[in-house]
Amino acid sequence: MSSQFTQRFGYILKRAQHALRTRMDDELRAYELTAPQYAVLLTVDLEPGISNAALAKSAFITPQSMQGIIATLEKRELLERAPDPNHGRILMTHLTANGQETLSEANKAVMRVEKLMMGSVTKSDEKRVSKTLLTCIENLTLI
Amino acid sequence: MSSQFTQRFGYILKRAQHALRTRMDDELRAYELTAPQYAVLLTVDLEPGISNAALAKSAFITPQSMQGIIATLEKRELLERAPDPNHGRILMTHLTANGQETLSEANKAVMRVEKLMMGSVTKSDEKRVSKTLLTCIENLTLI
DNA sequence: CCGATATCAGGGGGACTGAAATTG
DNA sequence: CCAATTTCAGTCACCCTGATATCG
Repeated sequence: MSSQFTQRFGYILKRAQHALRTRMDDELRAYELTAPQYAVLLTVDLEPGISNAALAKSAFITPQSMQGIIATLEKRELLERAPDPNHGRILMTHLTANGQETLSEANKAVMRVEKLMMGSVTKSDEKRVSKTLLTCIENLTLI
Repeated sequence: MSSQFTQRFGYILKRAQHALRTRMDDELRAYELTAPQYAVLLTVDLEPGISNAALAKSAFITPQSMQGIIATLEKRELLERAPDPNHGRILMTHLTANGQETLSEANKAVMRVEKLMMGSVTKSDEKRVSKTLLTCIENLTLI
């Protein structure tokens, strides 16, 4: 394979994300969760009562796409929704006890993956890379 | 949003890749190409005669998944396949003239995106980040 | 017989657009 | 009337597993 391709920054970025996603899927399979499903549970835990529309924004997808994910998690009784008392149309999302329990275990697994990934990377390096990646995000989302 | 979530390295990595993918999709839409389709055209261009199995390996997906992508590109006559004279079962993949032309234009667009992304990042920083990301990939794919 | 390759069949999670109903 | 939210319907690219056939 030509180096002019495999050494391109975008390609390396994609491979890193793919490797992380694959590992996370492997670990999360034990809890029958996909990475996007885990991210939703985590977000609901950090922002109890969040709406579907807000969840969609936090994940950078459409409300229709988020609804599919929520529907699955709702069927499995990992989260539940109830009308917002102040805004009739909005449905507030909360984790169930089962959802809390599942998220807690899944969190441990994901933390192990992140620790594995960053095991040989210094905190100083991690911060520098994070800063650069945030700059890249800004550059890409301008306008 | 709690910083303990949004500042996690995995989350930043995912956001960066998502921002890049979104921009690439925007640019590639003009040529009716998705990012995976572009990657295949690029790989075939760099390794003329490559097999479906090898293409799948290069993209870290199954041969069955790659076949779907190839089938689409073949229907659009961006690439074509012919039996390997030395190995009857293998089909060698080549770009058509149309495929060459499309890839050439798409390449310019993708290069513009990469330039936009890295515009304010020094070469030294880019190398350091690349090195760290490659370390992460190694850590994640051990065993 | 075995390994690599290609391919058919089926399925699924996750993303999109379009359109409609509800609410403030 | 309008904006935000939810939801239904349809579509699609992409990824998977399983099973089968072919070739060396």
